[in-house]
Amino acid sequence: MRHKLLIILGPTAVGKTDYSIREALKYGSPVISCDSRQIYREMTIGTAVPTPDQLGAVRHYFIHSHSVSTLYSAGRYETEALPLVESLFSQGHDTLVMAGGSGFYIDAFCRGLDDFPQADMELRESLNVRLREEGVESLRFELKRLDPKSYATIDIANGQRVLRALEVCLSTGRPFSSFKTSPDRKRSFDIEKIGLVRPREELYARIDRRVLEMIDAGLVDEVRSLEQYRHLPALQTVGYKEIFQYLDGEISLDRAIGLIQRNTRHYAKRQLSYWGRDKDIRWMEVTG
RNA sequence: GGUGUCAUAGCUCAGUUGGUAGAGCAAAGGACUGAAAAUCCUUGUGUCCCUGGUUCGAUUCCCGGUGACACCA
Repeated sequence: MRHKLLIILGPTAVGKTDYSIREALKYGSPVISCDSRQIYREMTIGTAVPTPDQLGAVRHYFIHSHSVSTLYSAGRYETEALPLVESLFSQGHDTLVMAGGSGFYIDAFCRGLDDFPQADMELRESLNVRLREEGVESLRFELKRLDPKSYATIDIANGQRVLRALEVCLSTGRPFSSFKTSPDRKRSFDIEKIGLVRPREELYARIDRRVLEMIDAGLVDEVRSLEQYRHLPALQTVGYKEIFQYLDGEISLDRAIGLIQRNTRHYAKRQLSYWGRDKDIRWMEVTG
């Protein structure tokens, strides 16, 4: 019989951690986390990683496993998580539990990404400078020339997307679109996705409460300790950006808290929107 | 008690020289191939506080009421 990977997903603060630990205990499985921020070992409070008790109850992978100074990505997650899952299955697990809120990472894992060459950080930086100083139009214009197909299909209002496409064109000498073959790679195991949901109001109330708990737990000190990393992508994170603004004296602590709550709500909505088109997800309302 | 100002979207307010109204924020919807907790796009009908009057027509002007605020007693 084929092995089964159970993926527990859902918006932030819906209750994935508790649920996934219960499922993991049921199947004698570890929890393979799929969270683009909990992966960083320097971030704890603001990313709501499982508590020490929870981490002690079940073995977790991809929690605090990498440093914020490594440039992590969905592609890298695919290349690291897939061998791990295959090896765990070969060690005798029938069912494994994966849990997380990073939809793009989950897709990268389930379906695979195309093979793009390694990104050139210097090139990206110089393109970022151009994006800031000259605006998207400049990058867009060049992309239109180098890769009309991408220009016609990607969101050209989105500077980050245009930059990425252009970066691949420039560093490889080939159009970005020529790498996209949508492999939809086959996996050697079955995948079952369970999406946890709650009534919107309840979810938002949980978010608001959790942000206050993070503050009580010392979020401000945690953010202060990460000052040296604040320019890194890992720190472009709800809960950290706003506290940096507070520490800079730009906004009050109350204002920062309010912004974190709002931005987390926006984030939860984006997650729900991302999964909206995934017909493989079985949605389950949780309560309590 | 008196006088004045105000009452418009969930909030803060703008506006209609009388022809039933629009910004910011909040909120909602969406996109997504190595930054994804990132990045980007779209969406504004609401007893214009209530009653009555003037008017072809009142959210707008007038009388009265209610509430809030300010000042005077």
